[in-house]
Amino acid sequence: MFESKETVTDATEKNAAVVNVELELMVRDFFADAVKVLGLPKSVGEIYGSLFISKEPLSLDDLVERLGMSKGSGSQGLKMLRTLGAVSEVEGIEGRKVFYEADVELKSLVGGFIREEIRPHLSSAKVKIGRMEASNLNGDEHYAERINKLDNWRKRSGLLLPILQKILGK
Amino acid sequence: MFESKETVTDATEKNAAVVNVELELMVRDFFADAVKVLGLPKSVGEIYGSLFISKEPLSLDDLVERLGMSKGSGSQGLKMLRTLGAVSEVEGIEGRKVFYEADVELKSLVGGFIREEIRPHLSSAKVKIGRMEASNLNGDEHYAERINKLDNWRKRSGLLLPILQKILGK
DNA sequence: TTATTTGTTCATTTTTATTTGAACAATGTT
DNA sequence: AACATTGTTCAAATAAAAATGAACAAATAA
Repeated sequence: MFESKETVTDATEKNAAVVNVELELMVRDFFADAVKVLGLPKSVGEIYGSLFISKEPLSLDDLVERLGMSKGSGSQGLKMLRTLGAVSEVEGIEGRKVFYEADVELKSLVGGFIREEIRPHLSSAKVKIGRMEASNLNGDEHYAERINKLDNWRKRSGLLLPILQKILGK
Repeated sequence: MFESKETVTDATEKNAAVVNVELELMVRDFFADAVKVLGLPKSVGEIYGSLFISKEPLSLDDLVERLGMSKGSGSQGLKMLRTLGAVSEVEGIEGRKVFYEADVELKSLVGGFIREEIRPHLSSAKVKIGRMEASNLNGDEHYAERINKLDNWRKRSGLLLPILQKILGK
């Protein structure tokens, strides 16, 4: 008996691509889970995972078809990934349809996540801590100590980010 | 006109505690928001925030009353915080009611989070990546390269954790 | 023993987050 | 022009996560 988990999708002379469907599925699901840790929707992980493992750039329509998701979700997911700098448009492909590929450098992924998701939180934390200090007008010691601790956490987190990028970035 | 944002709750001779209600609310809300970044429920943040800023240890009943949440939520929230090592029972208080206080050392908070939330994910990632390698039996180059990249990310994240603890831990 | 206090568990309800799909805009094609 | 293709937006539907509250257990007090 002949067993195969592989399929030839594009079998023109020039451009034969053997696709391991099983593997591509595993990778897609891997990212679907992974992004949830970061607080992003599953669909975003599925899209990124598909692009990460794909041998070719994919269009919105390709993704929507493969993932069986609505065009709306696909469009929104790609938008989020573009904002994070996790995917980019591939230049020079005929027609007006846009094709995407995954940015696979951890450096830029981490950078994008820090810029879009972490920094804004640290900024708003700074403002809020300022208000706490203002509220402790009479300088109660216990409160002052706690607010100060909080502010130290914030400062240290801020210092951490560049280091994080350095370690994770290539 | 007499304006005050403060209230004396415990005005016995020995143990007068002036409580800044406004400030305590700010801190509670601060943590309610903050924990969402970590993927924990708001109620957990409210509980931790209350304990973090409180001048005294609080019991489950205290928390449930202040936060206007159900006993069920309070119990579950405290359980999670105990598991993370973010709160601890205060020894030597009369009666069978248990009182809690916040662990305010960033070091142990980060440690608990890494142990409970990060490490398990990295472990399961390792297993999954192993399966991906197994699926790429015929050694397709493109796939091998991507799987390898993924595994590098995993390894680097593992290396990062102790560094993270060192920087954030006092 | 019976009642009270304290706390947990978990099925149900409520809230929040995500996805869908139809309407729309923009651009290219016939 | 009329039509087809591609993609976005957003109100509504759906799915997922969290909170509730009643039932229960354990421990103490009366």
